[in-house]
Amino acid sequence: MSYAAGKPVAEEVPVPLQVKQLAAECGVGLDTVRHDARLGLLAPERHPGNGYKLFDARDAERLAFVKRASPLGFTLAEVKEILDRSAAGRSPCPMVRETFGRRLKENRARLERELLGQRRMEKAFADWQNMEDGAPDGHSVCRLIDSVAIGEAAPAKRKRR
Amino acid sequence: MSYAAGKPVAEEVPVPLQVKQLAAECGVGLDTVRHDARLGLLAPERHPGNGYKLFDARDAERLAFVKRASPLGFTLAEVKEILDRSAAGRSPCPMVRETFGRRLKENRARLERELLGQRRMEKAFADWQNMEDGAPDGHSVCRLIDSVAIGEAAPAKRKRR
DNA sequence: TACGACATGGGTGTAACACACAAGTCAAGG
DNA sequence: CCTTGACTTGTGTGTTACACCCATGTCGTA
Repeated sequence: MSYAAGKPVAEEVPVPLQVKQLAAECGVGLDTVRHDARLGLLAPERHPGNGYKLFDARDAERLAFVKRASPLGFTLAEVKEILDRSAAGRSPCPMVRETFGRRLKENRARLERELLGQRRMEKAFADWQNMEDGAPDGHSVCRLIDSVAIGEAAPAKRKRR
Repeated sequence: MSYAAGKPVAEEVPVPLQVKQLAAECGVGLDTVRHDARLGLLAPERHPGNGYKLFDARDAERLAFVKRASPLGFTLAEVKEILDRSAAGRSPCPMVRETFGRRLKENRARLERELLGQRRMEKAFADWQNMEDGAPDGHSVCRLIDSVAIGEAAPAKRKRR
């Protein structure tokens, strides 16, 4: 608990990680690590002799952040921007705030749309358990498909996007 | 309102749609229509003379279904399977039921994960409005990023996927 | 007949990897 | 010392669901 436990925390040598180790650490594939490195999201040192990538704890943090941000609709390019600015010390936060806010909004909208669709499909699926399989009658593609179609506002004419 | 309004609904000639019209009808891009047609999701007739694709109302239904299914995690290949089987009249429903059920489950799990992440990000974003921008101190990438990281179980060692 | 607006196929680009390649590097064992 | 196996390197292709651009061909109207 106290920092007086053993020796004066003798210079915590930061053992560098290789690709496979970092990947394992963060629960991602090898290619993901290499890919992120290629895009500059990770900028590992290089072993002078053999050119091997040498990652440190900060790379692990960065990768972890990427892993959280990317399924939320942030592109790797955006994440790179964020991380780069912050690493450069040029107060990244205003920019980050902006991007973050925008993306969060978009993403919430997307999630809500998808959730709506999901619920509709689930309902149709449940209702559908009560129908016999019934050979399609040539008009309806399949009763399930029909039942999914029901419950939507008449498509009429949508525009854009 | 009544079907006795005008004439006896004289043989509703099914005017075929061209690419652009179908696209407009369903609110998608031209390339989407062409793409789906190439993959066999849509199998339009062809004008004998000029080879133009001629879509009908059933193509429109199919496309509409694709549009509902694909954002829910169904691949176009799966949707094609479903539609093809159903069109072939070989009671598609057992297979559809199976695929549908599986995909719905997977998709619900995904949506829930994403929603969790979304909420975490939103919370962090809200909290973060109260922090000053503060130049990063070299350790933390950015306070926001830190705050997003907080609230997660210690990463320790995850495996797989 | 010439025009613009449509169509055709084909090709390339995108995101975020996954998979496969030949080749180099390293620690351990016979 | 040399081979073996597990690692690394870069490069290259495949994937999904399109978007964009291209040269060409066709259609209806002025």
